[in-house]
Amino acid sequence: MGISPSTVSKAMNNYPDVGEKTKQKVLELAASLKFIPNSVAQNLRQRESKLIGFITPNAVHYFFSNVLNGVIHTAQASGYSVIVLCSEDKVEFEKEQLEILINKKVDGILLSLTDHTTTYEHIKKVVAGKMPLVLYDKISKFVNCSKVTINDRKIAHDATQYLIDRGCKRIAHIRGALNSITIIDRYLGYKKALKENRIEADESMVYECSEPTIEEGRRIAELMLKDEKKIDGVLAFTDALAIGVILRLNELGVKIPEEVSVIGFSNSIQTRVVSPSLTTIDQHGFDMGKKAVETLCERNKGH
Amino acid sequence: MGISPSTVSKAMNNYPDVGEKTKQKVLELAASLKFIPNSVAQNLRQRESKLIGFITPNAVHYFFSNVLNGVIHTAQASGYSVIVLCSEDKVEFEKEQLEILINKKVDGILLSLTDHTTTYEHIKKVVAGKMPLVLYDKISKFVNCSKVTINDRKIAHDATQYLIDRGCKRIAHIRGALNSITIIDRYLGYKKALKENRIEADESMVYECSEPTIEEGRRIAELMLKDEKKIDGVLAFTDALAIGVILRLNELGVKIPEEVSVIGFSNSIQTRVVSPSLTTIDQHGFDMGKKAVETLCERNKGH
DNA sequence: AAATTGTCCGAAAACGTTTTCGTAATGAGT
DNA sequence: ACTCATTACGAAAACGTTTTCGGACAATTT
Repeated sequence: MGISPSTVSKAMNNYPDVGEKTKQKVLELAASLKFIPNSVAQNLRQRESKLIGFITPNAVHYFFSNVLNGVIHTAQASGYSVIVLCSEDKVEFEKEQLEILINKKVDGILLSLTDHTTTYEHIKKVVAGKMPLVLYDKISKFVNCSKVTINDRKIAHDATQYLIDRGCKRIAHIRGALNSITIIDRYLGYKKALKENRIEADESMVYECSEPTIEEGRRIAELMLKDEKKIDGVLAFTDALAIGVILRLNELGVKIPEEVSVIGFSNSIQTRVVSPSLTTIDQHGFDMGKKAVETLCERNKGH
Repeated sequence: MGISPSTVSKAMNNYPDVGEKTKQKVLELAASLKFIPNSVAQNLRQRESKLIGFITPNAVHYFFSNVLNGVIHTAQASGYSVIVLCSEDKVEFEKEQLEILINKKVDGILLSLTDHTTTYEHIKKVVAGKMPLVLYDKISKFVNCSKVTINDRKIAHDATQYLIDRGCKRIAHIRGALNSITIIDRYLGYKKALKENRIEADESMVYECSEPTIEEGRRIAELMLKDEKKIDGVLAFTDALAIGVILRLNELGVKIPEEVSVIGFSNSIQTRVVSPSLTTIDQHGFDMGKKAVETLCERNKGH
């Protein structure tokens, strides 16, 4: 067409050294021919694929769906596409899929570890290979890379605030023994929200469970009624506890959520549980995905 | 290293015209150097990317999560990776994302239409461009391509069988008026399962609702008790109906699922609802994803 | 011994871009 | 008129493979 491929390329990427008239001509012709550049060739030449790899231990899972949602939205806004893989919580799959992603020349990998990942050689190899890696949710301190995790304190705070906004004044908390950072953080978030709203923290309304099960939830629900604390809101440490509370209160004639609002956590260990009266916080999954992509892109920009 | 790139390529793809000794040498060296072929270059040369595009209207959704799960598992087994995009039920996003996938030179696209997709020009353009396309779940007869949809009859049949396997003998069905193919199919699946298990179909145990809402579920639950049919299982047309039934029965002192088992459909319109006593069928989402990929691969094989 | 066949390997083109570099054409300054 | 700078374009190499084709060498046949 009288114009060389190099000039066309420059016109489409608005290089400085191309005349205004020829640039217009090229763009017009490209539009009229519905020309779409072959991104495979582009990637080969520019040594980047504009692809991000995302590995989750479980694809059918409310929390991870939210993370994925945050990831693909943020990625698309930055011009990236996302390849999704599922390790099914198996270490061999995790290894295999890391290989696949490296082979596909993705620009970065987002990984949530398997529950059974105990050795980290395959992960370290990825990092050593200069592949940008961000661990999210299920992370390990043994791997030297960026990490994104849940902010338990904030989540508990938000959940408590949610109950307060719905009109709850006397909010109980069910937690485990204070021996894990997660339990402590959620407890602190709960207390912080109460304080911010000038609600007196009544320690007798904090119940400690032996394990986070439905049965324990039922047991504690009975305790609550017996204590006659006029509780109108419950923040349970896990969804299972929340379910137990709801079930037992229901059986004992307490209307949910008219008389008592119950909220449980949807953490990464357990699938979200929904009932008409049980709400879980889900914004954090999206935010985590978003944060993970941002972390990756930042690293890539800084070369 | 004394061996030309062409011979190396042939050795790794076991071409017939390469000597046994040299082949071994190449493979050994490749392994020791941890050589990973650049799949971008491979794709450029072979004119295929081994990528499948997957567009869903909603990423956070129990049913679609299951479809996605089926897709990525089946795809990986066939050597494909999956790029996931979410149209958020917006037509503009649908168009934009189809462009992205075509630009990325994916080998095929799986698409579930937006609820607001009324013109099909952008879809037809994809098909006309020789891009393999499979519509799943939300399809349109106006587009000439392969399609994969839910088999409502089978799902209702499986759900009913599930109740029977759990010991239910007197199973009620809640459906809407018989004016949609979906409602009819589910009704027929229910009857077929009863017949197969030699359970007499009692039409007085088939309740018709005015709309598929929680309120209607509550109303019908009361009817069921008043009718004194000794119902021990309920197959509700939608999840909302099932929830209403569960709630009202619970309030009226009926134990779920000890005395009555309730099962609702998780179709693509509504997110799955889980409560300790409500089970939904989820195998079908996975199967649909699997089927969609198989349909795509078949088409690709046949040239 | 010449001709034919078969086996194994390498040279080179190809995939579709981007990017570096050289150079022709134009204009401005002495 | 001559030099110099600037602008605008094209030639060609590069990215890392695959694949076609031809040739070297050895083995078999006439």
